Amino acid sequence: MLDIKLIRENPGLVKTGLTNKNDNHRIDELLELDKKRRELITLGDELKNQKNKVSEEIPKLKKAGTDTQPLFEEMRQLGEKIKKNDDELRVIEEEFEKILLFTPNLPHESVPVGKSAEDNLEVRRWIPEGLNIETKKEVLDHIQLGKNNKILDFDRGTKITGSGFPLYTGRGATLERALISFMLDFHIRNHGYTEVMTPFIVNKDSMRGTGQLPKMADDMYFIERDGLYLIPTAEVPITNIYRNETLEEETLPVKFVGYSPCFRREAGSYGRDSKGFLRVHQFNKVEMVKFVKPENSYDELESLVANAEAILKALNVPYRILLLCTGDLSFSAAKCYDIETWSPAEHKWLEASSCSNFESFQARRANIKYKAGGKKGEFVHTLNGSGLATSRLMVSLLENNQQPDGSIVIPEALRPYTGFDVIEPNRS
RNA sequence: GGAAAGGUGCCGGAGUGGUUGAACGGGCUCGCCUGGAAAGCGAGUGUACUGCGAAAGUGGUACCGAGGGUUCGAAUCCCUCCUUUUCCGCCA
Repeated sequence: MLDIKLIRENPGLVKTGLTNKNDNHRIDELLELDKKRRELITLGDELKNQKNKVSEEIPKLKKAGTDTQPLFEEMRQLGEKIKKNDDELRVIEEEFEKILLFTPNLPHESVPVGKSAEDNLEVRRWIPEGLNIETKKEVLDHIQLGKNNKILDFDRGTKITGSGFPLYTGRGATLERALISFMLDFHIRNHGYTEVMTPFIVNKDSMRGTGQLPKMADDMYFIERDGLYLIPTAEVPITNIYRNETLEEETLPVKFVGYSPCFRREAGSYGRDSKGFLRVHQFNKVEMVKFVKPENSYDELESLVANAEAILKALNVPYRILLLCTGDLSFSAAKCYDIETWSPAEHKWLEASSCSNFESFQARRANIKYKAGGKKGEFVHTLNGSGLATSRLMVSLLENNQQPDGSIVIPEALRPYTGFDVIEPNRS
């Protein structure tokens, strides 16, 4: 949520930022409602003040034996006026609130202005020594590899649930579990994160806190009976750990890492990239979340990206880093780097991580503050990044490590976790 | 799922319709005292919105789990929901 004071004081700046984010903003409408809202608040407060004053007098008058009946009548009328005013205010505030909740975050000044993904900026790439991704090689894709090695069974996943719900079997399931454990341990031991294991189903307040609601409601699985949502990312429960709380300054930065399955309906994208792992409704992800002081948040974003990169280097997976342009930024983000891993079979880059700084956008929605000594509380800045999503990572991992004989070599770093160093066809 | 009892400020804990933003105690902050400290004494100690002000500040409104209602007036009465504890049932 944007600060209404900022919008009031710099409407031009806000509008430009939103336009760059491809948002059809309603700032003028919002400001008008804000004005009306404040008028009604002032009027209502005056009426209530009058009411309180008289209420205070009544017991005194009663004691003095004065007849208070005429006052009661007057007060009843005043009460009706107040009610009418409050009703009017409620309508205005609901609309005001709604527009504000649908208004995305502003892009940071360091974000390149652009319309779409094509305007994203590649800031660096890392290719393992000896690997050449330019020349197209004849390789099997992850679906074929999964089948041949009996480690991925998309057909049966579809039977069990529906398309986009993968089934891992044998060494495939073990590899998936190993990846998750490896990544968690890596961040805990090398990057100073504290592990959390959260609920995977959350309430509306949590979804609103991180910005999924109200705008992205259609993209989420909703349990009608309980009014609860399946999480699309661990960002939601982890960030909401501190919803409605004030942290002590010296505890910052707080760095959490947690595993969760992620559930996404992917409404409106049927048929696009639908093959195998490229776009699924359920996948696994290790997520990093930070709560930091505002003045540090952009340094923290850089280190967040570096933390995710370290995993890929350790696994010897080729990747590149994109700085998203204003038009491709997500709703809540002020600045975001995507990490894409290389798929030789698709001969293209696949998004495996998104690392974002939300500044105070989520903190304001979720009411997360920090306090220094006796000073007034301020909103923290929140960040999060995948470190990483296993599905797309698995594609790169399998395809890049396949051998001419059809087997797949497990990267050195993962072997303590898998307990085997190769996956071969004809064994389960 | 059934039954009962609770949810008050940083913490403990009063308060069952009328100067209660909230007694009392603890904590914390500042001051006095001291060579220093403890003890003691004095003062202060929430958040949000909104008006005025350049600011310090100051006026108002709201907030005693959340949301409604009754009343001239609600922390106090009524309704709904959430949550905690205990007991019963069920169960990994």
